[in-house]
Amino acid sequence: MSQDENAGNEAPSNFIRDIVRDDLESDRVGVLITRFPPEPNGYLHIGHAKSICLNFGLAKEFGGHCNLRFDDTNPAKEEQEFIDSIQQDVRWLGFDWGEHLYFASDYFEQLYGWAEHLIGEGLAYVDDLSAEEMREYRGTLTEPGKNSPHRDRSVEENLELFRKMRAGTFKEGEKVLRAKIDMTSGNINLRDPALYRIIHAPHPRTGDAWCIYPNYDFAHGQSDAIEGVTHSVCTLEFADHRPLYDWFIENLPVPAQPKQYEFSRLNLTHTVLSKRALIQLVDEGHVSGWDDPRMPTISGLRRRGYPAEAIRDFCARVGVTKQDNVIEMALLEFCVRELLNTQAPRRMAVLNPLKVVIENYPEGETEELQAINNPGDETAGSRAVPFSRELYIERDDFMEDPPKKFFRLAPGREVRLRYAFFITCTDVIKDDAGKVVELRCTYDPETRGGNAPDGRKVKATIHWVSAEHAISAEVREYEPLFSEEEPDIKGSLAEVLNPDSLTVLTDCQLEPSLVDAKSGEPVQFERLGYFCLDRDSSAGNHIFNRVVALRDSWAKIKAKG
RNA sequence: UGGGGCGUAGCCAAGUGGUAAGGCAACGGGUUUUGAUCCCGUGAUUCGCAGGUUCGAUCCCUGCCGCCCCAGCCA
Repeated sequence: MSQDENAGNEAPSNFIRDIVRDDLESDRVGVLITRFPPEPNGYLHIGHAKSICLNFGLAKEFGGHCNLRFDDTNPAKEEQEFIDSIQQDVRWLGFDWGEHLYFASDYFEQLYGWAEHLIGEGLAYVDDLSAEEMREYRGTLTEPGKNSPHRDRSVEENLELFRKMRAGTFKEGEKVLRAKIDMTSGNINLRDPALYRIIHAPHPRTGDAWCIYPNYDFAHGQSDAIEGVTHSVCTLEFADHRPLYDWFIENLPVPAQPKQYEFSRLNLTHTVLSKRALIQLVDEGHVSGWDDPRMPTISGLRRRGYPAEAIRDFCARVGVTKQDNVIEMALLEFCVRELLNTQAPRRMAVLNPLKVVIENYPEGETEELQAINNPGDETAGSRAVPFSRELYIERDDFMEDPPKKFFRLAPGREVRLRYAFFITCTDVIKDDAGKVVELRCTYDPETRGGNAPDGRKVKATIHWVSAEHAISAEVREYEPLFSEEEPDIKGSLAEVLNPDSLTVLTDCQLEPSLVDAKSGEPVQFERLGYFCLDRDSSAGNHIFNRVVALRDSWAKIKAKG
């Protein structure tokens, strides 16, 4: 492989990578340790993929390692199903955390000890204020908050109350442990943030061992420190939390001093990436589940047929900055096409069949023609495709009264059947309603393989399948879930969803070699797009997902009129 | 009106004192047994705006404008 070929696989640089390199070169950091810290309350999506690629990518590039750590501090929302799916998705994306699988819940005892330490230092207190009262005391964006009446309890009293919280003496919401920082801070996160709350719910991993749980701010940075994370990379909305992150690191006897860095999260046109909206799509039944092929989840993209490599390439191309961004879906689709063009074997499939009878072809006869598996890859070889008197072609490849720029089949016109023969349309058969139901054609036996000995040319090559040999299948075509580039999901989803995001075609005719199709191995249906066997398939019932359509310049010409 | 972050082409994104990389999209043209792929070509007198410093500013200074995030006992 040449250096040029290699170069394309390297992620471009970015400001976080620069920081890491500087820290390593200056010896401020010995070994790079990053982490990907999902909360197991949903499935991973393409936005997480960006973070995964960044964190695992940095670790790999600089010879460090990346931890997979579940931020499982809220048993009210978290489930084992998500813990499992997240691991599967990260692995599928091509990353390996090795021995470094961690859970914030593994640190609960240590975290609890540090909470007592803070109390002992006079830096935390138990508050009796209700959630509503706390909100009132907190002030607003422009007005400072005021101290809770319980802010100055003694260390002894706080310790006793906190221990009772742990012991289960109180009901949910009755007490909360707060940091004692500054109720007048311009940064609302510093206005005595809650550290521990009471939740009487079983935890997926710790069961009923605890009824108080640390919140994100009290768990995250300390977990980083415990694991020796050197660069804690998160998204922009946590920048306001950094002073708090640092405050805990400074005021607790933690074993390391991790640093937090923020980058802007990924946004994609024609879809949503907020966990809330994704959950809503699933719960309200707008999609079939988390892995519906229209979903921007990793599991949805995987089922759709998007290769992990294409997703990684996409993440490398979008860059890492602090600018708000909305990436066009076209870029993701480009990455998929670019990869699949080199990898996907070509096959012929007719999605909207129109019957063609070759009148001068002997009845009952069959012959095999050689079709190339990938014109861009000689090593992909070729395969035999059966040909006979009755065929199916794509309905769109015939027009009875074609416009000037339409090159495909029309009455009296000759076109090439890919890898087969030239045929000429001699007659059009319609039903009572006037719909074309069959074409009568003649073929030129001299053009076997697709070339005319006399050198005559045709302006179009169309795909086909032999009616007798074809296997029928269902094909699901997908369009964006949302009609608008940036859907407004404040209101009801139903109003902004694309009603045509799924089209099911039930009478598709595929060339026989497709009986061996496997899910996870996309093929190109020539002239149409890339398709992948869906897991809903069973023996004798083939169901294909359209991964992405081929670029279609004819559609553009047609649209222009 | 508080705090934080950000403004370079339709969408991303380099460059950060020496005269605007690259990718996607779009649009032309060539090749083609996929109207695919591939190849070639076309974009910013200008870097949110206005001043200032400088021989010279996207880059430094000042002011202004715009967008995003924060008032969960969510993460």
